[in-house]
Amino acid sequence: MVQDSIRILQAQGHKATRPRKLVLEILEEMDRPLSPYDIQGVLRQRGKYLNHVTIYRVLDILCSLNLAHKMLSSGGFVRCSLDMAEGCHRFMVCQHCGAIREFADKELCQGENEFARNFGFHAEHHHSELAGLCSRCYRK
Amino acid sequence: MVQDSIRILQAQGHKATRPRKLVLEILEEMDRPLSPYDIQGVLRQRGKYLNHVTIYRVLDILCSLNLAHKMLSSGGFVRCSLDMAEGCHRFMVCQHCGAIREFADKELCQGENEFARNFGFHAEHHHSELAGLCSRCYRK
DNA sequence: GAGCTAAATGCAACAATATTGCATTAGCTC
DNA sequence: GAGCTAATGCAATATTGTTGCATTTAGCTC
Ligand SMILES: [Mn+2]
Ligand SMILES: [Mn+2]
Ligand SMILES: [Zn+2]
Ligand SMILES: [Zn+2]
Repeated sequence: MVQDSIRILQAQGHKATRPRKLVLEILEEMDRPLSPYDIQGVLRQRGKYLNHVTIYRVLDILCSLNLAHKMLSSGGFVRCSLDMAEGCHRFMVCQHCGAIREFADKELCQGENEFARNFGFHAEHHHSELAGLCSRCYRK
Repeated sequence: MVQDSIRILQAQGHKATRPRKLVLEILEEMDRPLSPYDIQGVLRQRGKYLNHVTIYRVLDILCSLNLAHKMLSSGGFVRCSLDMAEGCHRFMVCQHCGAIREFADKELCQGENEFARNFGFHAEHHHSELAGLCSRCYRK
């Protein structure tokens, strides 16, 4: 829910502004990776306006609080669908329909961390995207 | 070695051209993620010139053959330091010095695949980047 | 080595994405 | 509601990525 995210924003000392609510609404509603300009376009269609710089800045904050994530393969942004503090968040990306599914698994993180440790590398967080086919697209 | 990559290119029906050799040389030598424009800049310093479109096209081919990879977090390109067909390639990225270390682990891939399968998702390949500190930077 | 041809390059123009500084506006606290 | 500070909008600019087309060149044939 957008309201929850807004509360988290405020708890961190950020203001509950119109642009922030609008961006959160769009991300929640569209449910696929959107670029800042995509978001601006959707809003424009609805007769609302936000400067793209503002959208970038909103997304920066949302990502810093893990309320949204930047998909690295596409550059688009999605709303986080998991609880914060569930460890690092991973994504399944359907190559056919573009659908995103977020998941988390502590064992995977642990496995990666251990592997890295053997190289003397101390991992702080992970970003992982699986490309493939979602169940619906696979059936074809 | 650059020569090895060139041979692979030719085996796939691509020509061994000057731009391709130059890009491979720079990637090998610099050993950190470089954007196409970075590569152009390094070459320019050495009195050589490549159009940026050419560099993009060379990198496209190298990536399609897994001779290079695009780092998703930074957008830069690195030369692949592993054998092809060793499974999917993962990266440790030092947040302090920017160093990249590539690795592969079949068990991690398998773990991710199984996890995804439980959601009905059929993964084809993975892209994974671990952010943290390399051994050298960690010691400080 | 000269000639041929498909592949690759360079160029120009453009599109998309991202950042900065500064004047103005609007949440929030009191 | 007034005041203060964070946030927004705007303008300008930087960076990154793409397309179509004319020209060049690598690799092949002779
Ligand atoms: Mn998340
Ligand atoms: Mn590799
Ligand atoms: Zn799908
Ligand atoms: Zn380091």
